[in-house]
Amino acid sequence: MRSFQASGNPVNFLLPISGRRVACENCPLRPLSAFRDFSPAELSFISGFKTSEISVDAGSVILAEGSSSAHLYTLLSGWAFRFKVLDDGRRQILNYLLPGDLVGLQGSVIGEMDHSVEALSPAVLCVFQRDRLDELFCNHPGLGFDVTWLASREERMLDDHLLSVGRRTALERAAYLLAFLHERAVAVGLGQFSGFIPLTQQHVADTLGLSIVHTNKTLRKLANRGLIEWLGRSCRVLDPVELARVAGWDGPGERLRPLI
Amino acid sequence: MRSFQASGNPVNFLLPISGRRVACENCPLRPLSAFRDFSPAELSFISGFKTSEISVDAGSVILAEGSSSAHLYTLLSGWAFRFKVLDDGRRQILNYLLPGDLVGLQGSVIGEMDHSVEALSPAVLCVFQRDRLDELFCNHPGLGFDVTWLASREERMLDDHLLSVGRRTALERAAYLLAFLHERAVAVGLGQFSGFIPLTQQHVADTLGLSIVHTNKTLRKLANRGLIEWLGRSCRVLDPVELARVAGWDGPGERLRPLI
DNA sequence: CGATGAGTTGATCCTCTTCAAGGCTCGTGG
DNA sequence: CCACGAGCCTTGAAGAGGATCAACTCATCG
Repeated sequence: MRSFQASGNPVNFLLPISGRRVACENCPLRPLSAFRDFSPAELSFISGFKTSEISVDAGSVILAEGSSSAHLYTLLSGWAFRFKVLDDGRRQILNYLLPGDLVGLQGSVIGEMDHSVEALSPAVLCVFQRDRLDELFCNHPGLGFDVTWLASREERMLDDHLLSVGRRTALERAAYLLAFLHERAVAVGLGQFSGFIPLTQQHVADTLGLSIVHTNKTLRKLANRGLIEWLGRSCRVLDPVELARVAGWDGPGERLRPLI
Repeated sequence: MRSFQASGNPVNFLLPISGRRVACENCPLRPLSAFRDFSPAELSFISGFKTSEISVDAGSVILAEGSSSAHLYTLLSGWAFRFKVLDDGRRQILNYLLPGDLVGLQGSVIGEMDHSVEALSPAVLCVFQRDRLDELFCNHPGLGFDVTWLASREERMLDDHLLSVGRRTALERAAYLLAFLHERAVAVGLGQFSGFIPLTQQHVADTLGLSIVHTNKTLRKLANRGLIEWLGRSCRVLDPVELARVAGWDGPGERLRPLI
């Protein structure tokens, strides 16, 4: 038997604060080198596509499995994660969401969410009307292609995770995960500022398919080797190159990507 | 340590037999209840989009990791699977491909394949020109949306697999996999004909993240309970409902899907 | 025919789970 | 102010699920 413990905390509920609204033209993410440029027409469509913004606290459920939200989101700032749970509480984290990532695309395209999304840190999301997605595909085929591109990118990350959980050892898995998250954080400029990945060892355990105890011991090994540093509720990556080497991971080969 | 054995056989290479060509209008898959109807305009575009057909033997590599194929495929008949391997030969099967599934979309959209695809049985594929994908998005936004839909569907299946490999026990995993494959086969009419899923226990092991020995013992338990029957190089599912119950799996909730 | 691949089974070992306990920090309330 | 509980991290000990090693059967095939 494996980790039947009810992982995950009692969660807060969504707290839609419609605060200040950043115009897409001034989006702080857009200048980042990770994202491709858009035509003025595309940009203005996206700007109109966005209806509002919401801010959520760490631990808030942004989308719940089984719901069919009327919205599609883009994470503007903060960290979140996608997960599924079995009946008895076993939780599997599927992937992490960082600024620039679409949230809830599966639900928007197919109809109903089959996983949940929870904020890992305080986060801000751009809100889009799901039913205007058709319009996006019809009037801006380039953006339609971009949405497919982003879906393929997610698929690619899941392929990597599956390889990891299925075939890597505990140490390799942990090294892979932290190298992966570090890489993604750096790509969107989060690495520079804080250098901290905001998660608990329970999150790591539920991502790697390990028990919390073994996760702890495994992370300790990485820390003892000087590759990471663990600081209550967050992790600092000290040697991403060596982590990737331990994991036998090539890196994501990330290219310029679209931002919707 | 876990299964470092070099799993996977010496593989045949792609053998493009440009045999008879089925017109898309007469596609044998189209009448199946699993697939949605298309407008005449869409159908005629798809028909022109298709350049040829190829037939491959079981064990042929259809797409190799690292390559950037000029083609995108749809599986017309037969079974295939997507997989990745680590440097030392550990292999992880990511998902299975059945008739109607797109093959190589990731590569077509992002550029380079980061996984391989191998035929599990003799198979026939429809060949599309990758560089005409833009045209599809521009001239037939509905089809563009469909491509995104299919990408989301793949993502959803991967989510399920990840939950399985990460958090289910060996018995649950095996039960889930066979219920899943059975369900998919039935949906495209393969279940009726043969009722056999064409794979070896090594494939099952590489899908579930288990060793071949333990996979064998686990499958035996399912067989002893009368849920499946194993017959060299293939498996017959006897009780899909009970399998799903053992796995704690709800089923895919598959809806009408597009066929490109 | 040997050879090769697939499936099977038992014995042994070890990675990882489970159980248990204790420390640390922080927020809350007396 | 301190007491208290709740998370979170940590560590040791015991047990089990699954890996590894080894051997054997049974088909298929040149």
